[in-house]
Amino acid sequence: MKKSIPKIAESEWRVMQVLWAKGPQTANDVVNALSGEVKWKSRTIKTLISRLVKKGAVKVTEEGYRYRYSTAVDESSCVHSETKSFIRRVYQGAMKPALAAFIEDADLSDKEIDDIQKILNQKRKE
Amino acid sequence: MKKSIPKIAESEWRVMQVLWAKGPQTANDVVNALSGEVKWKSRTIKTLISRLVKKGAVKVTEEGYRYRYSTAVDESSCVHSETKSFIRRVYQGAMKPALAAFIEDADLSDKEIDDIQKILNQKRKE
DNA sequence: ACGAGATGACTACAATTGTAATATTGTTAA
DNA sequence: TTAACAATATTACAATTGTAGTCATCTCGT
Repeated sequence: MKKSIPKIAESEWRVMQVLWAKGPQTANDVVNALSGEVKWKSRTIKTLISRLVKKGAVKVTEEGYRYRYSTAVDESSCVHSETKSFIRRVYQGAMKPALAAFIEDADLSDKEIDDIQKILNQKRKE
Repeated sequence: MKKSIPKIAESEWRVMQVLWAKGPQTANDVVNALSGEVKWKSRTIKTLISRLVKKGAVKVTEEGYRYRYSTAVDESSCVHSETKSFIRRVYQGAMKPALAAFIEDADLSDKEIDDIQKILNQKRKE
């Protein structure tokens, strides 16, 4: 039984990505990881973390007098769920037109195109 | 010079889609088109239309004592802009992984796969 | 043992969104 | 011409989001 994926807001995604990428860490680690990338005050990032905790997307472990944060939901599930909702919203659920539009739009190297062709062939064989 | 695309919220997309699909129409036409699909009160739909007008996504023409609404922004530009922001948010801008994930996930017929292969080949030749 | 600094908790506040209700005004059928 | 109705305009209100500030507390160096 899959746990339900909480809705993650735009800015919260940045935080989740740091946590997914680098495993459990303190609020400050997250702040550092994001500094340079975004212009948020550290307070803002702390707020985002708290909200994610409240939503159940992030869990905390006490460690001495500070907390260590880690994700409580799986990256691929979140990506998956966001993707589905995006396709439903913008393409009314029609996968193929969505893909076609993406590809038209994408700036892909020949090698990337090869890779994708391979994935497609794989798909066909099933 | 492209006009900037206003940010369209989830529910507003439904309204825009009706307007794109069926051209200029009255508020009531939109309500009818959406009834059955969504459970919103007609008031709600009117509100959504007004907001879209305020955002500049929809324009009005007076017609007698009522209005006729039509889109002021192009569907493909909106789709495009949403798609870009989605990929940035969820895939950190990396198109290829995004495509790969989409394809893994999609339920495509062999014919659809063919079509996409063709698009890819096209892309390669450029 | 105590004060400075780090950390987390609580609070703030406007904009956007979802979801409408009420008020006003124009139209038209009788 | 007036009452009923239809259409738009104005207002409502809570949840979420972006973006922090302030308050309380814990810890660690001196």
